[in-house]
Amino acid sequence: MNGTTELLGTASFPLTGNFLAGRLRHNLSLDDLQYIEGLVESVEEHDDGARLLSRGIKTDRSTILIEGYIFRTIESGNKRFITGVHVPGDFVDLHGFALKRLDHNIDAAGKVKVGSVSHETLRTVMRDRPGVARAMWFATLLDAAIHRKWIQTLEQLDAPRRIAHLYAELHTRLELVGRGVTRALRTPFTQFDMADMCGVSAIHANRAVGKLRELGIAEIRRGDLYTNDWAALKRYAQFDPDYLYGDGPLKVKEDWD
Amino acid sequence: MNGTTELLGTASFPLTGNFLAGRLRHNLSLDDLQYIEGLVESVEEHDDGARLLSRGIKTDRSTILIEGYIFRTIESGNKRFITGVHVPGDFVDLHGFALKRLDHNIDAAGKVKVGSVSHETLRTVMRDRPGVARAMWFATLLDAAIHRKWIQTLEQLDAPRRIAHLYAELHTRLELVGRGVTRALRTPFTQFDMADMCGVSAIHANRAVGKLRELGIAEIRRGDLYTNDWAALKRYAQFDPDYLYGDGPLKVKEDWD
DNA sequence: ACAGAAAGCTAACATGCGTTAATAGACGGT
DNA sequence: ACCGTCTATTAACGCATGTTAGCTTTCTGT
Repeated sequence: MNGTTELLGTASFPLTGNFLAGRLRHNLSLDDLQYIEGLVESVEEHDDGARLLSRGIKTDRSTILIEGYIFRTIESGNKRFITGVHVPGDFVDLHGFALKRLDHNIDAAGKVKVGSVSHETLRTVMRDRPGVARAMWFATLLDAAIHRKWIQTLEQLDAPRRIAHLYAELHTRLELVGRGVTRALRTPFTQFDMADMCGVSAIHANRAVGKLRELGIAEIRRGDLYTNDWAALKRYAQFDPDYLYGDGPLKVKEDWD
Repeated sequence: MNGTTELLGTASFPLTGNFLAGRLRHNLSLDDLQYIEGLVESVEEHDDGARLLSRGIKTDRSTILIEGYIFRTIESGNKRFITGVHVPGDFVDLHGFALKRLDHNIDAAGKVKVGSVSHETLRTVMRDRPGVARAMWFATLLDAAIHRKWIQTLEQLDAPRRIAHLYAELHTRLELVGRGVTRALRTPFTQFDMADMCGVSAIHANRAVGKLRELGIAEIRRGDLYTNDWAALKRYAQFDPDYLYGDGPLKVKEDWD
């Protein structure tokens, strides 16, 4: 899908295929990637809605998402707020290693497969593999950059554009980890999930999905998005992939207004 | 103001007083703090609105805020979006060290005094002072936690509560770095700034400020907030300081709904 | 003290979004 | 195939917020 992931094209990993082509691919050698692969101590599967980690609980291991999607959620007054979503290859609670406890929950969105690495192991990595340590720091900084973009999206876009932006982001993130899709981007998201990610009511999320359909931008059915013009969708959502730190320099001028 | 910052109570630092009691205080010895203090290679002052760092530009140094406030901004279509604000003691672009270039701008909000540390120096720190390196990672993770809270705030609260939450957060963050205030929290923010931080129009920010005044929650005049009941303000804003990782365990149950 | 500029304030109207309610469709288990 | 449950959809109404316009107050420099 891109130059970096092709590195792993013919390598065969014992546990999980090429999921490590993901977030940590930056600045790492194949040797480093294989090293990380070896850190994964166990692989588990969880059902839709499973809470992998609860707010405030101390944990001694971190989780890599191998298959499926994961939400970061905050509960407040019987309502759920989703502050982030993860795709395969993401270290979903690497920050738990440094923070000890999280201020939010980690929930499975649909069925997921995850690997876990003990913090004890991570401490060894920090000491012995500065390149890997730096890549892990980078991964958490990328999370922060995505958070900032979500803040901007909430401040700037109306509901239909927020939903389009969400799928545009997922489309690009999946591409960056070698899981690009063409016409259909399949997710287990309900319209309730989209609403909680976009900060609107479920009814309004439904209106927004209807508007995307009406405009011919995209057809979203039970979380699966179908389009034959991703460029048009991304333009509509004012999507600019710079914040994902893919490759190449950032554009200084915006492409649209 | 709290036990950690009292550590520095009688120590006198050559450059800047006790600003290092700030974000990096966690898990650092006085010796470590003095070491970091020594890293600061130059101190500069900037006027209101000065752009300290531009999106997309490579930089070879990072900036610590010593006095004043700083915004992270994104410009899109003649509009400005503020995705974060910093208080003294914050390493405002530490992530530039690992990311090389930022996806947003760093702008002075009012007059500021900043110190800078070269990335070359930071590389030495990463190699020789693992405790300090980890504290720096922690600092960027705290930024991400604050971003998540802003996402939640945008998703959950109406305009008056968002503004109240903003000041509640600043009140607590200033307290955590030994700069707590009692009745008046002074900032250089205009209502345009508040609007850009809260994702509302300037006119609506004005309405929101009026509502806080009308409700007796707070009086905001030219950025300065006056109240004699911070607890009431924080309750109104549904403010829960857990996400700032001050001290003690996170509360698992929310206090309000 | 003065003038210009920046910031704050208010009103009127349009629109996005929340809420409630009610229905239809899709899925999973038996 | 059936049924219950979860999900999607639509309509009606009210509130929060955006927009435009105009005015007032406060700051700043001379």
